Amino acid sequence: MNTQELIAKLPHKTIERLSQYRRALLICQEKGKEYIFSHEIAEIQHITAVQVRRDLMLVGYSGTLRKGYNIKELINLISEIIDCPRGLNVAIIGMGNLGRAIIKYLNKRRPRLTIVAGFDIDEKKIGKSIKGIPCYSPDDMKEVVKELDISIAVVTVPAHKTNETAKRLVNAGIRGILNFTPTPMIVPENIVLEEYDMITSLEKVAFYVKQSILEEEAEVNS
Amino acid sequence: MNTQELIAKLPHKTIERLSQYRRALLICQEKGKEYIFSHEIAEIQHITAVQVRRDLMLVGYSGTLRKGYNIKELINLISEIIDCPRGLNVAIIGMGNLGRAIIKYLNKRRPRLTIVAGFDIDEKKIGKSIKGIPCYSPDDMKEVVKELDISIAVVTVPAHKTNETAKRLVNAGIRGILNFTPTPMIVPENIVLEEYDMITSLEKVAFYVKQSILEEEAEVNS
DNA sequence: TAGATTGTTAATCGATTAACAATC
DNA sequence: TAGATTGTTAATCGATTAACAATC
Repeated sequence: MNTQELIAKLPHKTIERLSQYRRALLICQEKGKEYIFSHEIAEIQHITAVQVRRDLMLVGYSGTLRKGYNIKELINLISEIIDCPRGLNVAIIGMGNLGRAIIKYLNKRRPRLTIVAGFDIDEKKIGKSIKGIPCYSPDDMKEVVKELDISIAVVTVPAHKTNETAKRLVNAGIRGILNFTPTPMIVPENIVLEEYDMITSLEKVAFYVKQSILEEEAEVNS
Repeated sequence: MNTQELIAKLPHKTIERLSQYRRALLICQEKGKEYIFSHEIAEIQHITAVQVRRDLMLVGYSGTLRKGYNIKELINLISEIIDCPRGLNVAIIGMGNLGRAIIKYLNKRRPRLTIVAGFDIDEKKIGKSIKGIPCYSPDDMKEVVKELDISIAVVTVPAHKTNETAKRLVNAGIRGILNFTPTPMIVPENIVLEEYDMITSLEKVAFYVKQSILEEEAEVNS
């Protein structure tokens, strides 16, 4: 089995964790660390050392007994797996607070993912540069996407505009979408779609907080 | 088995979906719809009808054959499961773009989750009201949390401040944290913690986009 | 009635963890 | 050497899906 076949078979969860490992490793590297043990990575990520080792086994990386994993090598390997060698260009759809937060958040951090354009219906924003990113009208989406070779869109428009935006993006030839709106998107199945829903996350926290309050009350009463 | 025991046993994924079902149902209700079929809910959420029915089975709700589920009843039941009857108060830690986006995003939508305070180290923000939310100094966190009965914190501070913030929050007696920073948090295990990491999500999309590009190229070559 | 739908069990799939051999 | 660590298989756990009975 060649490398690409191996990569194609990686579990979804392993992909997520590889991205997280890399970030942790980059921080360790900055601190001048050269080697890291599986249990150290595990501790940072709140998972078990076995899981780290299993993930690394799946990507075919071997550590050194008693020394652990070479941080630099591992970063390079993960980058080879996750990143596109040429890099990929990203557009932000909706340049409100959230869109701007994402630009700020992301821009220096990921050399292989470059935000090259923003889109907004606000006439005051169109034609200007916001946090260093040129802002275009959604009417020009098809041309801009082609021109700037954009393959990923991060959508932060208001909820009721979600599927109108989806249609435009698909029509413009985008390949992957990260949807921050609370409305689930409808796209053809060849489009990579990730729903990223903060309301659900917050409600989940609220639910478990409620449970912990109830448990506490039950204990007091017993 | 009483209701509370039943609720405590719900799978994590079911909790997430219940939150999503409720949002979809609220929209349907606004449109004047009274009943909904499992396959309709499924379509909105990109899941199967069986899964919807199974989730509803787990929460003990029965629909009507050939009519489907009563939207209003179902919304009420989900709310009973997820929400705290008294509601819960939320604080935003870090009033930058992301913090403000979350305030705007959330504030009217969730009657049982109320953002009552923001915290920021910026002297210019402290003492002012931002998007209707009063902003405090992190130094006053303990008092404010107690005073305003805040049980959940949404953290949007810079990455290197994550664990300093975590310590303050735990010390202030917060019960649940939604962490938007890319650094995994360290908290005692009685604290409800949800990591919400946009870089991982974006890198995941990028990975699968890369895979779809590679597949396409392989097809062309064959 | 036939067809559409709900409700539920059993089977399958995917992810995590336990157990342990290998070895520096 | 003993102990710590990696690497891997098998077992377990949790979530989804297939199959189908019930019924309007």
